[in-house]
Amino acid sequence: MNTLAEENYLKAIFKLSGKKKAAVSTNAIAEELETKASSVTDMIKKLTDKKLVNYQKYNGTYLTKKGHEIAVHIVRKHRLWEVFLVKKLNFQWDEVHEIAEQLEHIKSPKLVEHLDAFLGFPQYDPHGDPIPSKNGDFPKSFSAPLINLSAGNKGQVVGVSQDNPSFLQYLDKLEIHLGSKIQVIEKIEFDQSLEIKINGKATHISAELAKNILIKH
Amino acid sequence: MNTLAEENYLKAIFKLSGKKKAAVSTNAIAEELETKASSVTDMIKKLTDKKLVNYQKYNGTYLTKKGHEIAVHIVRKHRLWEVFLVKKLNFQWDEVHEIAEQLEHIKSPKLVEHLDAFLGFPQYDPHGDPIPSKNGDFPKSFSAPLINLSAGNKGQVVGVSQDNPSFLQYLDKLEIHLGSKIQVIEKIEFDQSLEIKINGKATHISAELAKNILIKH
DNA sequence: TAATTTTTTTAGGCTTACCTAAATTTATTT
DNA sequence: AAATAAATTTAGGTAAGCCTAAAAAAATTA
Repeated sequence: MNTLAEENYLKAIFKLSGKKKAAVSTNAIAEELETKASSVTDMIKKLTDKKLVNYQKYNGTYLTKKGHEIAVHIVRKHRLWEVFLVKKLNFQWDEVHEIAEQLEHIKSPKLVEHLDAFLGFPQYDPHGDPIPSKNGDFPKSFSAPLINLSAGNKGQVVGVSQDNPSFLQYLDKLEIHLGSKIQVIEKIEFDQSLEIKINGKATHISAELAKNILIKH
Repeated sequence: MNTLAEENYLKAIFKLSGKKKAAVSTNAIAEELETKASSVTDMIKKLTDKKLVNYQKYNGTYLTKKGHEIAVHIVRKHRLWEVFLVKKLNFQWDEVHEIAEQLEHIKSPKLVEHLDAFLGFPQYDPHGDPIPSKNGDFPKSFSAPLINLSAGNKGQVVGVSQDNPSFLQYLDKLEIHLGSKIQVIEKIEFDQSLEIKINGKATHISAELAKNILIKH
């Protein structure tokens, strides 16, 4: 069994290495976990001994098959709990991340499966992120950042690529939710910002925001 | 904020000191937490510094008001999660204790209140134990161990005073559940064991078992 | 390529929460 | 009351997971 700290390292490496399973730098892990590089080196050695990561001095870290499985399972738990909090306990989508950070470490395979069934086997969490199955498979999702949409085109919001409260609250203020339909009216060349139409209203949003909104295509 | 270890100590002291808030011995705490007396002395000193317990060398430990509040709140969370697991996720009553031991440490006041509402503000957990309110008040329950019932009298099971799986599974086997009606046919003087009638069938149970079944009166 | 900067690792320490073994206090027997 | 036993505390040590400061390696710049 793994400690809480170990699980958080695996999750961070998973998040940073992306789909390509690229090696992740010590500093990147340290920044993600808000800790020091020296602490990361310590822990990486421990994870290497446990065969959860591959690591060579000065050459970064990536997950082994076993480490990857554990990380995906934690992501699964995190996202299922988020669905529970929003759908069953009526939390807002910007309130659930921190609580799910705690709940994701609860150890009981049976609990996860019962929860999944109770929720009706959801495929996406409240932020539109895909929920891996028990076997670790992610549902396929075809989405792209809003910033990539050309002027004149329409799309439907299927996800967001951040979950910090200020971002999510700003979306709420703009009335942008999962499922919202957005049309790009104009792209401002100067700063890549967008003039969009949402719920019939024209609004202006920054490139930074548009990068973090995912559109079905 | 308190660590997991601290919370478990407070809970153990709460459990051991009973309603009278009696002082608890170092050894009793060690046994409850399956640790060594010297470790207990260490931790008790830390809890004393934090004003969560009162402690004098060689004279036992009892909770302060603050410590008592925290302990009751953990019990509240434990029991609400047990209700959730049984009522919503279809767990059996003998499966939920260990999972609730983990869930009770999740820190989010809002989560507890939403969960309570979602469950319909239950007053008792699946073992018949009272769930304290947000303010720490326990619902009054008038119950006594089955062993105290005299021959000929009837009662209804409203709780059990243990939650270990072998005990609960034995009850299941005997078809004794919350709400079951039991009549005491005969008390065997020799070993205090009981001849009882449950669901129309006569059964013999030990004094040890009868001590741990709570009857409404 | 040499010098400088950045990244990473090593060395040595700290706190938490445990442990064992020994010392001390309290309780129980004789 | 003295001797013994039991309970408790103290002393010193360990592992996990973090830290700072210094050393070493790699990357960048001049």
